[in-house]
Amino acid sequence: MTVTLADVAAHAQVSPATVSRVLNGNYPVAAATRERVLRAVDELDYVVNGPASALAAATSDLAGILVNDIADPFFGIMASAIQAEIGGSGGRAGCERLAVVCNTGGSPEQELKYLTLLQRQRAAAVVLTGGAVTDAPHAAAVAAKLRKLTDGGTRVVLCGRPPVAGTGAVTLTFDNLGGARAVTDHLVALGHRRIGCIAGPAERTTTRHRLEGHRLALAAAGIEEDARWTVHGRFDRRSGYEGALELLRRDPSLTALVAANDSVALGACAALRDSGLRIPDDVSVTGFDDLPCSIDAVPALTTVRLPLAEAGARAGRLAMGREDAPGDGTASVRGELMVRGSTEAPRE
Amino acid sequence: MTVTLADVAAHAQVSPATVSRVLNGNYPVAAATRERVLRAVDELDYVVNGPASALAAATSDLAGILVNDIADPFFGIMASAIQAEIGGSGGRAGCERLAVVCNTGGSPEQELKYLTLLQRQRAAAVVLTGGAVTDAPHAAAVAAKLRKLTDGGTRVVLCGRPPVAGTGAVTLTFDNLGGARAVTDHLVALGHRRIGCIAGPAERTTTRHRLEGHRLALAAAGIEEDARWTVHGRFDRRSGYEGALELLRRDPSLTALVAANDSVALGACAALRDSGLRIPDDVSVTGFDDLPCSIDAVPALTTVRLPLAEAGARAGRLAMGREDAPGDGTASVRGELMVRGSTEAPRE
DNA sequence: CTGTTAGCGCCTTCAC
DNA sequence: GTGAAGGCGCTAACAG
Repeated sequence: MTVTLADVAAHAQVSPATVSRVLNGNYPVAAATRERVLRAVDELDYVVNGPASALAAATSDLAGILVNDIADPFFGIMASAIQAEIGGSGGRAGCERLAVVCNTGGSPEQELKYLTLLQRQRAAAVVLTGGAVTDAPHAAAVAAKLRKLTDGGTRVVLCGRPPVAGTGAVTLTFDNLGGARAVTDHLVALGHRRIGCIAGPAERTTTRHRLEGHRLALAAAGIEEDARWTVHGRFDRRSGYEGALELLRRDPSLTALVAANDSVALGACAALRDSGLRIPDDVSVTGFDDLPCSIDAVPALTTVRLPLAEAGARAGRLAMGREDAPGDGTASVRGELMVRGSTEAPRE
Repeated sequence: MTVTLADVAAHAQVSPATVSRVLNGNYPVAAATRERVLRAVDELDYVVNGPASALAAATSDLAGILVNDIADPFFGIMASAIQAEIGGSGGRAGCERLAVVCNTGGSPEQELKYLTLLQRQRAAAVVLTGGAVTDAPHAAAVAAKLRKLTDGGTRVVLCGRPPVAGTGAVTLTFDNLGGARAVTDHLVALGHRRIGCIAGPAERTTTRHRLEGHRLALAAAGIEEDARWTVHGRFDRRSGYEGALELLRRDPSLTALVAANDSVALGACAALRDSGLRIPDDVSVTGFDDLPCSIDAVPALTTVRLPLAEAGARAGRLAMGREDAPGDGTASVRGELMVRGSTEAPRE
């Protein structure tokens, strides 16, 4: 039936052990023998049995990347960079890693499920991307699972989420607070005093930190926040549309809208347009992340650029052990304010 | 060290076989025994060794989804739907499949590499999404690989690409030709006669079929195509920007631009705006796919809606054997013309 | 219903 | 530099 290593050995007239050695390249083998084996592999069209070798070697060549929403380019861009770095280790045909992305859909249960599945596969590395859920029991469950993974020899990297103490996970966190602070500082500097905020899901760290940055900026400017000025939603366009409508219903005098991310901001823009309001003349709008679509908005979105691809690449290298972890295991990645056409001083 | 099935058996005072049986649920076990085993699993915090069970059972619970560009929502949406259908088979904790997406970056070599990796893992199913490369040697290599996969018991599904004869792969192809035909028919009906086309990469089936549909529409209208009216690029915004500029340089009298997809169309819109041209007053623009972003364009994009999520879900079910394949193994998925603000009759 | 017995295909000491 | 032998952890017939 299916060709095994023993078949190759017979064909090449060597022992199975020798075939194994040339395939794994971790051992000296005479050049002539190697040639013969390689030829046999080719002729028989042999493909290693992954599970068998993983079992025997107690390690697998699988690496998992967890994302909250694979249809969102925010994650796609990171995942792409991570995968390129992990899978692209141009080596011999036998040495590649299977870098693989798993979509949790933002669900804590799915996240845990995938971590278990990856643990079961004895994955060599796991990268968790994007904001975490702050719900205490779940956070504890994830922390416990991460600890077990690292204990089992799996390298764990957190990319774009806060560090989790005591897990042995290397972390690249995004400076969401600083970025959000910069955005609102910018609006305040333009003269805005009544700023609505369309925040993300209340239970996610990303939302919390961005909201906190926003509030710090308001406080620094001596602006007292009105409870009506904040709504929560998801990280999608629709939430932006509905959020903008709701905020303007609550307080039509708002002169600016700070959105949880670019998709939300685009939704908000659509709502403003549909309400007959002009951007930025009537209302300024800001996004976050600087995804490709933010530049196609009319007017282009003022936002915070997060170096997603760079961060992903670095996370990938960390996961492969090809780059040393920062001293304390955690590094912060800063965003950069991109001022574009969607913000302007409020009218008189 | 790490807990094994034997440990659980000892703890529960049953044989390893029994533990295996309750974990896999494919065999009758007394309720009391099952309880005992489950408790032991819990107390010992046991996690199945995936490679070992895959080896013994000669099947794995891994399913792969290949995409050309994970940062492109076109693939993200499909992958999300596929993964939900494959991974979400809410069963007991032991029965889930690891649905996993692999990003080929559109590279034929990567595609083959991932297929080999998946073959090595003895994947239960593989779904290939998006257009294929028409390059003959590569197409043959992929066909051969697919045949080997199906021979080895892996279920193979093609989603959004043409069928590959003799491989045993079930296919869901997109009616790119029909969709493109409808778009250009629409423009022609509006009165356009000089229509530029920003096509995708020349070597991909998606590009070919869309181009063919476009040309059929032109031919049907008795419009003789000018060779200057077509440029090729990638499926991204930038290609759209540059393509639009190039086409207008070649022939400033064009009154409409047909783009390879929505991203390309958005890029073209940006180029037109930057050139001081109004959409659709000066130039009409059309996209393809109807991604979420297409509705945020100003004006909203006339495009062809492809039911990506539905197609993905169906592909996922086919991959799981939860839905019967169409009679001849191939089904065509049609797109729907969405007429929006970006197209209009040309000015006098 | 449950225990026993063989492997699944490969890696890895150990000898030669 | 190469072969021989044991075992990785689990499943799948068999018996009972």
